[in-house]
Amino acid sequence: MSDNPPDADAPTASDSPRRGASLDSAANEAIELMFFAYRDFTDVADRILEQHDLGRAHHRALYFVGTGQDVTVGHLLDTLNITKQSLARVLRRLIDLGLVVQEVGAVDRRQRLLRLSGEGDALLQELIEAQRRLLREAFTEAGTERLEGFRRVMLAIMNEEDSARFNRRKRVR
Amino acid sequence: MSDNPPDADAPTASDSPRRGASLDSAANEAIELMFFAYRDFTDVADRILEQHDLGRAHHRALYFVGTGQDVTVGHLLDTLNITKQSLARVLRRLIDLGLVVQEVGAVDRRQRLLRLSGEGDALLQELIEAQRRLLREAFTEAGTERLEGFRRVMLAIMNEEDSARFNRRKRVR
DNA sequence: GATTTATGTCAACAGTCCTGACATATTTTG
DNA sequence: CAAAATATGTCAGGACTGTTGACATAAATC
Repeated sequence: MSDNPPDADAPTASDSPRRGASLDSAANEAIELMFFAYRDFTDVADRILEQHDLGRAHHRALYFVGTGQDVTVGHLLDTLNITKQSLARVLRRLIDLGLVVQEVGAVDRRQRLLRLSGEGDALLQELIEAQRRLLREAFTEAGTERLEGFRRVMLAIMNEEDSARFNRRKRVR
Repeated sequence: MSDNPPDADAPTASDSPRRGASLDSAANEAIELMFFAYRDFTDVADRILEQHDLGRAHHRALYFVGTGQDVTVGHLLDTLNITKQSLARVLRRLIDLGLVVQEVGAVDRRQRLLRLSGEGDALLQELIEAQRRLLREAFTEAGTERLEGFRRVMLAIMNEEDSARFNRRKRVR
């Protein structure tokens, strides 16, 4: 591409060519960081799920049912971005296993309010603790003063819809 | 080092009395950051892949073939952590589409050295650029001084095998 | 020459996601 | 109140990605 002298002046302005180039190489590196870190992050949960013959889809449903309030089927569809059919299959299994229970909504009786049974919550806590431990150890290893950088970048990677949802969830809990 | 965030929301201090507790709540938050950020990160590539009727598995194979040197089938199996059969299906498709080409290894003629065709490289560059753009913008939005925190934490999340592989790849390129 | 290694392939099965259509109960609206 | 909209459930059928296990071939190695 159109380059500038290698020993050009200092990166003064916000968009000097040098700065862009280093951002690019950092982004290239980050593509792989995202891949490997996410894989290892999900692996610790997958190992537990295996023992219960459950998959990631069940994990996600369990998670959002367990960490939300008055979660309905519609809320889950919104959060997970999947189709009714995909969710139905997963939810059916969780209900049949007794991990999730349904109640008819008090205000709107068309709704099915979802919550975890004791057993469901126990499993969810086990899953959360496994991932929390990995992250806790990672924070310690990286130095906790670096946590804020991690948070901010991850938040910025999220699209607006998701960061809005994220902040909404955070407020609620 | 860096300016303070306008909205002072985060306990960046290194030592608070409830250090363990705050690490736990940071980890709880990070579980969701991982979920949403990764989803949106992969979405930008998925949109491009859709247009070519390819899936994520093709993306991963394309990526590691295109960014490695003298990549063999065995290397890919190692990197992707999937079975021969899963890879074979994906690779077959990419080869039939003319995106990946095979050559008999010069030193070991049992090996099949994989590389991208011009067309394959064009697609890969399109995919990489889409994710790079997202990350570049995220880094800028978060403040580039936070990049190092992000890097270190992500590296620490990775297991040893993957961080070793990661550093090996980095050295090679 | 026998064994190991790198690769390819066949068969069969599971999990997750999708689309589109249709049914039911309930709430909202004109 | 009747009609429309909403929340949920379900059926049929298809796609992709992952798995296991078995078997085949060519080339390298012991």
